[in-house]
Amino acid sequence: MRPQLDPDLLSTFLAVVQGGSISAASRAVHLSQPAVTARIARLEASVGAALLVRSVRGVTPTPAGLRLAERARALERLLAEALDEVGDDDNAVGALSLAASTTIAEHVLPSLLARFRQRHPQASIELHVGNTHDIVEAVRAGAQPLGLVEGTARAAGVRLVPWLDDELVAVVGVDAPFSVKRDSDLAQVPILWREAGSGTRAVVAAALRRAGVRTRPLPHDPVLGASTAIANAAAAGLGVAFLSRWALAPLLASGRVRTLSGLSFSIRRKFQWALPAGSLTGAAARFHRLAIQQPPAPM
Amino acid sequence: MRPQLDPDLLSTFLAVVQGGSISAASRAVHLSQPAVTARIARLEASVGAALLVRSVRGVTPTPAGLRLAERARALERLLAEALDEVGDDDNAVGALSLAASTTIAEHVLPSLLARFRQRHPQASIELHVGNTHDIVEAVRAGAQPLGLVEGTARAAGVRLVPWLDDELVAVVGVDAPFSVKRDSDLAQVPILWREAGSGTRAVVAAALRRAGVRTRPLPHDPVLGASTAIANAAAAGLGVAFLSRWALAPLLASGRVRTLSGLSFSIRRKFQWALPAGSLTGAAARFHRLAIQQPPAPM
DNA sequence: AATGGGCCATCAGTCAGACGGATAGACTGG
DNA sequence: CCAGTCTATCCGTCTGACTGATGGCCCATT
Repeated sequence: MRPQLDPDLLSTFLAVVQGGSISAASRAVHLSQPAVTARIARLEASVGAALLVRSVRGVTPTPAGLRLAERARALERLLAEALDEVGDDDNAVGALSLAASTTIAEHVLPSLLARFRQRHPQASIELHVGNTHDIVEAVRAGAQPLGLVEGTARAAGVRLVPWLDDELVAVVGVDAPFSVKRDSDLAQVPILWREAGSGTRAVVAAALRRAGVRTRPLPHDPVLGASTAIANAAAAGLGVAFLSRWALAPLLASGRVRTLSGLSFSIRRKFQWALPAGSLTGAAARFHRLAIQQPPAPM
Repeated sequence: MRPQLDPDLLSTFLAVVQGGSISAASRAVHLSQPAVTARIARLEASVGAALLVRSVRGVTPTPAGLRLAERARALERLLAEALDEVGDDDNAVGALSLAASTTIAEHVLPSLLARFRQRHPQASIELHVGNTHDIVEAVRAGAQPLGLVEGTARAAGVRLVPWLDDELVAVVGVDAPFSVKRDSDLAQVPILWREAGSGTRAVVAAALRRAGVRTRPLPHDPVLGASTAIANAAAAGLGVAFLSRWALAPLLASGRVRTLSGLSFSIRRKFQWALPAGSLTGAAARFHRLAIQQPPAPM
């Protein structure tokens, strides 16, 4: 039991109010719908009043719910302030070490790391790049305090917490010597694969399989180790690359590649935190909080 | 994991800062010492900074800890305000029903119920008086949403949460025809017992046994059903009564009884909430919160 | 009218993690 | 030097929060 007002419940409630439905909020906060339902129920129990009017087409806040939402916003701001303020002039943050997959390390983290550096100029930053499997393993073993991965590699003692949504977009060089108008055309062109063990590779392979595309025998496809290498290969007309939306903007801006628009399927995935059992500490906790509070946006 | 700042951890932290030691705080907040140690560790992990300087003679807050304590006090106040405010003008609080042991019902609850009535003038109040065992059972069965008991009667699905400290004080009528100067004298005088099933009775019996007092055969002692009846019997010189400190003040003020000072032992116990599994709802939640926020004081 | 789809509630099963009790280790005051 | 006090750690237990599956309800579309 939790007689106090739980900030987690409050922020979930705010997401529900903003989204207008429990289901929408559940997607926004990366929880299952029953979990959000239960959280709202807990919150209502702890304030002792109904907060939402349920209907078949979503929910609307009661007057009490509106008042609470108002307060909750103020409280959230205060909590966040309290959290930053404590220890901010204690610049013994020391060393930040984290592990991330190549796509994330190349295209998502730089702006975040810059913000972190700005806030903690003294801290050293060490970024380990690896594939999903290795990163999860490193977190599990305690070798890394924090990981960021793409795929879904389960491991006991490591929690995967969704963070950002991503989409893999098929691109080819603007003057590639082949055309892809239908899904089935993919069977005729080389696909630029990531290396074995890559989360991206697994996701792409699964999507192609689901779409019924008989991929060419893998040994004949080029296998490249990083998304930038793949992007360059695609630009050079070597084949079709599936690239994160986060890697796309500069490439498209350069005019060297174009996206394929004829495919019937889309490949969605999530960037996820790989968190060790227990709580984060020190610089890793700081960085994690920073990333959650102000998530970067693609483009 | 809980990336947000947890108010439970904050209030525990405040108790530690105020008490000057983890052990003292653990007694104040009714948790074990390892639990408080763990909570502080969790809080430090979530803010990413050391909050306390540990020493063998207690702990002192670090600068960061002092800043956090400052903030925490403000946050606690805001959270409490938000809790009250929501639904306070929604005076459909309806009916408050709760069960309490006789001592609590007679001597602790009245002031609380008055405060509750003041805040929710429309609400009906229903107070069921019973002994510890029956109350716990009623809460377990869902017949009562909330119970207040003295003894320790375990039951699956009911959590007992300590609330107030109490002490049972031995009193006799001012002109009782016997004197008790040592523990052993208790064997010579009638003891005014509560009924079987009473939490108080169990506690007194256990204390006397521990003190090595051979109590007289129970059938010869008067057995009275409520603390007021016992108090009146003691005042009339019928025997020794063990009365809650909460029941003592008006009696002593009346000059009809005096406390026994020659005993070597004291009988401490706690008043505890009997909470059903899950969360409290509605009026019971309101009342519980009110009681925790502003606990009554004896005298 | 019937049907499909979106939304909320409920249920069962799983698993992290919070707590309590016991104990070790560190230091202080008598 | 010993007793007492305080914190940290280990371990077993158990609560309770989440997921996934399912059911019921209502609206929109055909």
